Amino acid sequence: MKLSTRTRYAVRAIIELAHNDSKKPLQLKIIAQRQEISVKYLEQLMAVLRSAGFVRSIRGSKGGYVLAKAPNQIKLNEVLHRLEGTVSTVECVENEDCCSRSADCAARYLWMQVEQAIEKVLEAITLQDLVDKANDEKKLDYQI
Amino acid sequence: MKLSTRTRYAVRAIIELAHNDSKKPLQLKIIAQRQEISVKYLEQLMAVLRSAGFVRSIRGSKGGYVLAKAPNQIKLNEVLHRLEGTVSTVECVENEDCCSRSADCAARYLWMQVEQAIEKVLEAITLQDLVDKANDEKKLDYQI
DNA sequence: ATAATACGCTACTATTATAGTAGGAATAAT
DNA sequence: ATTATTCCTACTATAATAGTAGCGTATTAT
Repeated sequence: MKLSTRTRYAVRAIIELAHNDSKKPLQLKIIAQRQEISVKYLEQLMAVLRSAGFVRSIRGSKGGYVLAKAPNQIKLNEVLHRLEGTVSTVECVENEDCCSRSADCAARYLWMQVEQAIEKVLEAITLQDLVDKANDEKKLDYQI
Repeated sequence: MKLSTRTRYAVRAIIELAHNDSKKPLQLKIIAQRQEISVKYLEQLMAVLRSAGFVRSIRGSKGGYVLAKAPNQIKLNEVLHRLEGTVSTVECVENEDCCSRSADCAARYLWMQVEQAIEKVLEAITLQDLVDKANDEKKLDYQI
């Protein structure tokens, strides 16, 4: 039940953007450096985030990316859905028709429970929450 | 965040065994037929379930497989852990060392929330629950 | 005993998905 | 004009997964 590298990278990238509260757009080059991701690969991932409306791009020199909405308006379930196509662990959870066996129904029930749990967690977390969390951690570090 | 076919098949197979309350062992051939899985492939998956102690095999003619414990003693998180190696969605959730970036910490926090939610659900479901669930569904069908 | 049945093991192969690369076009700032 | 950056499309390499194949071993029915 692994998340694809694709998704992990893209989430890290969008978190970088959420951290970048300056008005200036953040460049792929920078994100790629910080996150140790190939710029060219990241390009493709950002295209997904852009077409999904999470980020906005500014082309040309001094261009880059910014969030298209406030961090507290971007729920992680939305992001994950776009990146993964679906958060669904198995097909029949979304597509009821592929189930003609009795044992499957039990299995399907299982996967639905899992999926709902995932969905619930992701729905409750916004980018803002992740930014806050990171800031809290930093504060703790200082105190120690 | 897909489950592997491997895991889906194996779970379906072990559910079949849980349904098979007769004392006679259930043969791979039968499970494979019902679940539309290649016998040879299923063999490999059963080997995992066997070595993990979930099922017991009886060799020879009229042989087959039976659960090694009562269905209510087999939690789905245990099964999944064995099949998937880990239920972990990303590596750094289990292995803290791979995290040297600030945005990562936020990401890691996210993945941990997800993982804990999955774990919690799977821990609360036993094979018996799945059997009961399937029986309930059947009853409903009759009533309609 | 023998044949049939069914699991046990290991190695191989095909397919698919993923990750990553490459090159050039469009756009904006200076 | 030149430079810096995103945008787009196609290609490639790698790895994981799914599935096959064949022979070995244990057990039971007859």
